[in-house]
Amino acid sequence: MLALVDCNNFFVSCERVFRPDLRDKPVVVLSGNDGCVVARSNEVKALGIKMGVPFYQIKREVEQYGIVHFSSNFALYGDLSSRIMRILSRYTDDLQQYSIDEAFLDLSYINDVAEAKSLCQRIRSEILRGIGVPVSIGIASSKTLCKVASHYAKRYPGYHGVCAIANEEQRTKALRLYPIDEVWGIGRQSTAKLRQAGIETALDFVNHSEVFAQNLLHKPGWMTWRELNGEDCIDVHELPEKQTITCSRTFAHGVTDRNLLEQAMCHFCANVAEKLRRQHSVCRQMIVFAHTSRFQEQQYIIQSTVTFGTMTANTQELTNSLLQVVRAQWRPNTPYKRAGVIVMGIAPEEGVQQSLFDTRNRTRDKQLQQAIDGINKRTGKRTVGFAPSIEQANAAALYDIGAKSPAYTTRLEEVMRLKV
DNA sequence: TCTGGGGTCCTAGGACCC
DNA sequence: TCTGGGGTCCTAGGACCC
Repeated sequence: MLALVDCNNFFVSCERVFRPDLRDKPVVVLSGNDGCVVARSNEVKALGIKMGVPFYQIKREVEQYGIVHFSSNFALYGDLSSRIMRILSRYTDDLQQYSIDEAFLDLSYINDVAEAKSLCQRIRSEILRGIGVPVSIGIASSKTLCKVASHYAKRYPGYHGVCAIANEEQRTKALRLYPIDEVWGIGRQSTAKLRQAGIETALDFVNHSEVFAQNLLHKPGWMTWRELNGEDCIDVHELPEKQTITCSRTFAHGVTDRNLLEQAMCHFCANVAEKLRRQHSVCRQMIVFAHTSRFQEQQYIIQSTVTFGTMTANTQELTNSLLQVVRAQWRPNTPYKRAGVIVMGIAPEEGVQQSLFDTRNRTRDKQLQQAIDGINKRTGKRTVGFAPSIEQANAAALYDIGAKSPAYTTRLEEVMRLKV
């Protein structure tokens, strides 16, 4: 028996924790530069506003219905998420976090469904009381069926947030009412193929043979078919080490100033290097890119993959390579709209093979890096940094973060004040 | 005018090996 | 005219997820 705990409208719910006045109001949370809608309250969903629409396209509805909007505040969402995960870990030995707002719990130590349901009700009210975020829970024998169950838990108040698919009759009924395009793992392309074959619901799909699923959708779709039939075969293993780490941003306006672009990109570099060090890893390669708007016909791209002779997580080394790329490929009067850094070929830092032709003093690099990390840990992020890392004044020039809520739970200066 | 960010897995095809 | 068979590894691109 597995359970999926899924936070309802997560980013919106996080904002509402500190803004209870918005509990019944239509609320959206936006992506970077207030570009797209990335989270919607139920009131907004009811208005037919879709996930991912550009914000400017719904200006009329915003005015008409008084929709409240927030710029995204990942410091807040990340912190509330880890508090929720900490609660969940008390209820199982095997917690598999799947995303910032979802986790699977192995409940195989429980033997009957009624008991599982009442446990999940307890989990739900503990999170609601302790954190303030409403969650829905689906119970079933496979992860995909848990997803289906949590979908019903979310939509029908009668379930009080917990729904189980525990026998054949419940499974058939649940799948009959479930549109194929909403199945976890079935995206746009697969939906088109399945519709072509006359499949409209999840039940239509499982009623076809295993071989059919395998031939039409190959391995991923075949796994989904088995999952819908109750077999737990998709592994959501917790990857302690990421295979790639990205930091990229779209700028509010095209950047033509080389210094400004370099500052922003050095900041990305420092970010990925910090993440690497936090998981005690080093990388073999780094992709550096910057390009003009993808919505313009004329596009210009800076892109290069740097390979390090000796694997590294050193901010200075990454930054030097980045600057070389940008300076070699930068073109004047070109409005760069989006830029980023990706590191790959990630491995544990122990036992790094040093290159025969290495010219750096690795021991000193490491000591310096540790000293800097130590200072920043004590006195705040980026108190000390390398090279042209971005200054506060320039962040305003690059990004639009007008409607961001305070970092209520992670910055002392932004903690909520109460009048006595 | 305005259009996000960060990931994973699978597959086909090329390069290369004996 | 005709040109093997069996592998591995890497990479780019597609599909999907939240």
